[in-house]
Amino acid sequence: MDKTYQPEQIETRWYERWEADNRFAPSGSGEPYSIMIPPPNVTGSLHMGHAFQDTIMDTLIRWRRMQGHNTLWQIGTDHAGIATQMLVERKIAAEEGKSRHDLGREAFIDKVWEWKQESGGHITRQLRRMGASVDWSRERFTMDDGFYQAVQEVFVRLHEEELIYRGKRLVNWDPTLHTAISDLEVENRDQQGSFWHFRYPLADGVTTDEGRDHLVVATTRPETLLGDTGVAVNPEDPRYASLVGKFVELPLVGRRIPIVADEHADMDKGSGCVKITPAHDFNDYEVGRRQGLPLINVFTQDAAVLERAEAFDIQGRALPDIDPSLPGKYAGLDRFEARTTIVADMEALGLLEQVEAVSNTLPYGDRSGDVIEPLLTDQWFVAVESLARPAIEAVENGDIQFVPKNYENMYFAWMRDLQDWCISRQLWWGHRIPAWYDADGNVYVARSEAEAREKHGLPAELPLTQDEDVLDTWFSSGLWTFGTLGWPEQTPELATFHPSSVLVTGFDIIFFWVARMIMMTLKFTGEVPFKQVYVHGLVRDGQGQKMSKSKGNVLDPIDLIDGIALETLVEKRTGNMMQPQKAKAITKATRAEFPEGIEPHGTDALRFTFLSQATTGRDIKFDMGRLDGYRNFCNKLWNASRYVLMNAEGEDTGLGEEPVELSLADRWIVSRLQQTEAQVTRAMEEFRFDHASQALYDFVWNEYCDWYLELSKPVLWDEGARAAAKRGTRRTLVRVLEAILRLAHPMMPFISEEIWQRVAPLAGTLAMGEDGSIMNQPWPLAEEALIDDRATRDIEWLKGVIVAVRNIRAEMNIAPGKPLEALLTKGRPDDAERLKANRLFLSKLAKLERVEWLDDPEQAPLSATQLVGEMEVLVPMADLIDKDVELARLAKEIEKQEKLIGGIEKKLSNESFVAKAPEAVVEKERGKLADFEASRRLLVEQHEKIEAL
RNA sequence: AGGACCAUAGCUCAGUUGGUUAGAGCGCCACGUUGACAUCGUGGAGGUCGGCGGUUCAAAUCCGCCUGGUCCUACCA
Repeated sequence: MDKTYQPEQIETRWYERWEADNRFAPSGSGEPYSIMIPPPNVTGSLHMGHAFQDTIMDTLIRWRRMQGHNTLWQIGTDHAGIATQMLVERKIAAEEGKSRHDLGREAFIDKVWEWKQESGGHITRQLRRMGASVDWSRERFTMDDGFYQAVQEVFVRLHEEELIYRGKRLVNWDPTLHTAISDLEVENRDQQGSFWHFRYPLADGVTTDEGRDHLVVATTRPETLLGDTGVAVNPEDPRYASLVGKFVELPLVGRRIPIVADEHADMDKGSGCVKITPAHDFNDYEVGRRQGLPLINVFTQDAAVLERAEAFDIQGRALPDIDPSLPGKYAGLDRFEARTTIVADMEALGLLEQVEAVSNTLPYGDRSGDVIEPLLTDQWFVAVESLARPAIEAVENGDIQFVPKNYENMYFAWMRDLQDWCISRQLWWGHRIPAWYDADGNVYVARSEAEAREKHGLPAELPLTQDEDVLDTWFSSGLWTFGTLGWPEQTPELATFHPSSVLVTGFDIIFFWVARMIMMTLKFTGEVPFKQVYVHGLVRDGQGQKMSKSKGNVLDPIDLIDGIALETLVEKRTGNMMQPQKAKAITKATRAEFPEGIEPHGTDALRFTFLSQATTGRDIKFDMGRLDGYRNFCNKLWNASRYVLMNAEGEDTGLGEEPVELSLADRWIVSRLQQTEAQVTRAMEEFRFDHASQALYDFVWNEYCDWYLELSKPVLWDEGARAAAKRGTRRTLVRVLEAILRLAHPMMPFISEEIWQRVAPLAGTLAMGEDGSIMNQPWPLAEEALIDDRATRDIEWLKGVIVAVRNIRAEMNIAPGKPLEALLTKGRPDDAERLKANRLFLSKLAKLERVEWLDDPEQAPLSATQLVGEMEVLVPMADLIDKDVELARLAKEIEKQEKLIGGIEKKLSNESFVAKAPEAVVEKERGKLADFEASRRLLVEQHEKIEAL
C-alpha cells in the first residue's frame, strides 16, 4: 500500500471496474429493494443537493445489496420542459442570433435533442464520480419512447374518464415565456408598492347616502381598470345598500358596470368598495362567477394592452354584445406603461383620490423572473378531487410513511386544498398533448392521429391539427416509478420492483412531484409508488445561506472531491454573471474563505461528510471543517490498514489448524465490534446516517486505532509472547478490520474496496486470487454471543490506569518515555486479577517499569495521585514532582469531588426524593456518594502529606 | 394572519421513553517525530443547554408564554 492515501486514482479505477463487472444490476435473488432516482434535469450538472441526495440513496442501496436484497437503483433524467427550452433558446440566441420562432418548431426541437445528445451525459458522468451504484443498463429519459407511450396512455384514459378537461380559465401567465405556469412555479416576493384610490362616478345621477356622486375603489394594479366589469360592496354594508343594482361609469373606458353585493368586499378595508376584474384577478374571477359578471380580457400574451378587449362569459363563450373597444391611446402599451399612463389620466380627470405607499407581495415566475399575470387562456386541466382522496388515504393509513413524520402534515394540508391541475404549457419542448382539432374546433383525444380518426369515425381526408401545447413536465415525471419499469406493459420488473421501497427527496418538491406521483401511481397501478419517503433538507453554505450563483457561494461537489485552485474557483464563481457588479465582493469573499483554494478530499470523505450531517428533516450547513476531518478519517483508516497488513501479510493469521489464543484485548475489540455493528445497522434502519457514520468513526478511531492497535503491539512485538497469542492477535486485527470495511462500504465505497482487496484474503473471506468485490459481501451481523462485558470492564480499567499515568506525566511535565513506578490502591475485588493480566500492557503503554499494590494507604510515599474509579494510582514523587503544581492539582480535584458530593447530599436529604424516586435511582445516588467520598478522602490525605513536606 | 421547524462549547452538530460528572468533530492552548498515521499522538481549557414561568422528588428533555432565526401557506381589492 502507498504510504499516503490518494483517493483520486482509487476512485475512478474502482468505479470503472464495478461497472464493467456489472455489479450494479439487480442480483435477481432476495427480497426486492428499489429506489427510483429523482430524475435530474437532462442538461443539468451536479450540485450539492444532488450529491447529498445521491450519497444517501447509494448508501441505502449498497447497504441493502450487502444484506442480500435484490436491489434496483433506477436511473434516468428528466426533459425539464421550461428549463431546457430556455437554456437552448439562450444558446441559439447567443450563437446564431436567432429565436426559436426563427427556426420553427421542428427545427428548434431538433436543436434541443442535439443539445441533449451533446450535454446530456454530463450529469450522469458526475453521478459516477459520486460512486452511485445505479443500474446503467436501465437508464431512462422522460421523453424516451417508453415514456411517450405511458404519457399518451395516461392522458387518454384520464380524458376518457373525464378527469382531464379543457377550458378557458384564469391561469398564472408568464408574459416572458408565453406559457401558463403552476402555482408552485410562482415565487412570492415582498415589494414596496403604491395603492391608488380612484373615484368611479355613479351613473344615472345616483348618489351615495352621503350625497357623493362617486364610489372610491383602490388598487395596486390600475391597468386592470380597463377590464373591470363591476364594483362589489359587502351585502351587510349599510352605506351602500341602496346602491346595489345601480351602475357606475367606468372612467377612461366609459363602460357601464353594475354595483353588486358580494361577501368578498370587506367593509373594514378602504372605502368598502372593490373593483372587480374577473379576467385579471383570481379573487375577482370567483366574484364574477358568483355574480354572473362578464370576463373582459384586456391584455395580449405579452401583457400589453389590447386594441380591442375580448369579452367572455364564465364558460369561456364569447359575448358579442359587449362593446370591446378600449381607448386607443393605451393600445400596445406594456402593462407597466399603461399603469403610469392610466394613473396620470385619472389624476388629470380629478379621479385620483390618494396614493398610499404599501408593502405588498408580487408573484414572480421562478424561471423567467418576470411578474406573473393572471390571464384568461385555453388550457387543459386534471380534475384532481377523485385522485386526491386515495392519495390522502394512502398516507393516513400508513401505506406511505414520511420520514420525518411531520412532513405528513405538510402533505395533508396541501392535498386537502387542491386546485385542479393545469397541465398544458405553451412550450415546444415536452410531450405534445394528444388531442386533434378539426376545422370547426372539435377536439379528438386519442393515442395517435390514426386512433383519433378510427375512434371517432373521421374520414381520412378531414384535416386534423394536433394541439400545439405540451404537457407540464411533472405530468410525465409523475409516472416515474412505474413508467421506468415498463408500464403500460406488465413487465416482470414492474411486478418485482414496484412499489419502490423508498423515495429520497427534498421537501421542496413534495408538492411538485411527490403528491402527483402518489395520485397518478395509485390511479394507474393501484399501488403506492413507494412505501417510504425520506425527506431531507437543503444543503446550504457554512453560514446557512442558500447556495446561489448570484451570491457567489456555490460549491461544486466535484471541486471538493478533486480540489480546485483559488484562481479557477474565483473565475468559476464570478464568470458569466447576471449581475457583474457583484463580482468584486464575491472575489474578495472567496479569497478570504479559501486562501489556498480547495484541496482534494476524495469522494469517500465528501460522502461521509454528507452522511454525518444528514440529520433528519432540517437543512444542513455544509461544514468544510468536517470535510477535512473526514478526509483525515479516511487517511486514518488507510494507515491503520497499513499497520495491519505490515503485521499480517505473509504471517499466520490463525486461519489454519494451529492453536489460537485470544487475549483480553482481542475479546474486548471483538465485543465492541458486535455492538458497533448493531448500532450502525439500527441507525441505517432509522435513516439516521449521522448516527451510523458517528458510530463507525468512533469505533475505528477511538477504539480500534487508539487502543486496540496499541494493545496489539506488545503481543506482536514481544519476543516472549506465545505463538498462539500472536496468531490470535493477528487474526483479530485482520478480522475486525475486514468487518470495519464492510461496515464502512455503503458510506465509503472506494477506500473500503481498495483496502478490502488486500485484507479479505488474510481474514479468509476472499480466497487468494479470487475475483470478488466487497460490494457483494454480506453486511456484518452482530453476534450476541461475542459480546463480552467482562472484557469491556477489564479494558476500561486498563485504559483508566494508563490515562491516569499519562495525565500525571503531562501535569508533572515528565517525559512520555521516562520509565516510572506506580502504586495502586485496591479498589474492587477484581482489580488484583486485572493487574496480573495487564502487566505487559501497562509496562508498554504507560511505560511503567514497576506496578505494585499499596496494601496500607497509611504507608503511601509522597506521590502524584490520580483517581481511576474507586482506585487510586500513585506515582511516587521522588525527584520528579513540583510540589506546588501537585498541590494545586489536588486542590482542584478535591473541589470537584466536593461539588459532586454536595449535589448528591442535597438530593438525598430531600425527603420527597427518597420517598418518591424509584429505589434504584436512590440506590445509585447513594453508591455515587460513597465513591465520591472515598475519592475525596484519598485526595485530602495526599494533599496533607505533600503540604507537610 | 395561520402553521411547521430550529435555538446545546468560538464554529458545525449529537443527546432514545425525564434520573449522564451534558458529548463528538473542527478550532484553541501546552507538550511530543517510540518501528500505521504530523491528514498524527498525549494532555488541557471551554457550556447558568435562548429567556421567563409551570408540571415533577427530579427538566437540555414535558407544558405555556416571550425573544430570535429559517421556511411554508394565505392575504394584500
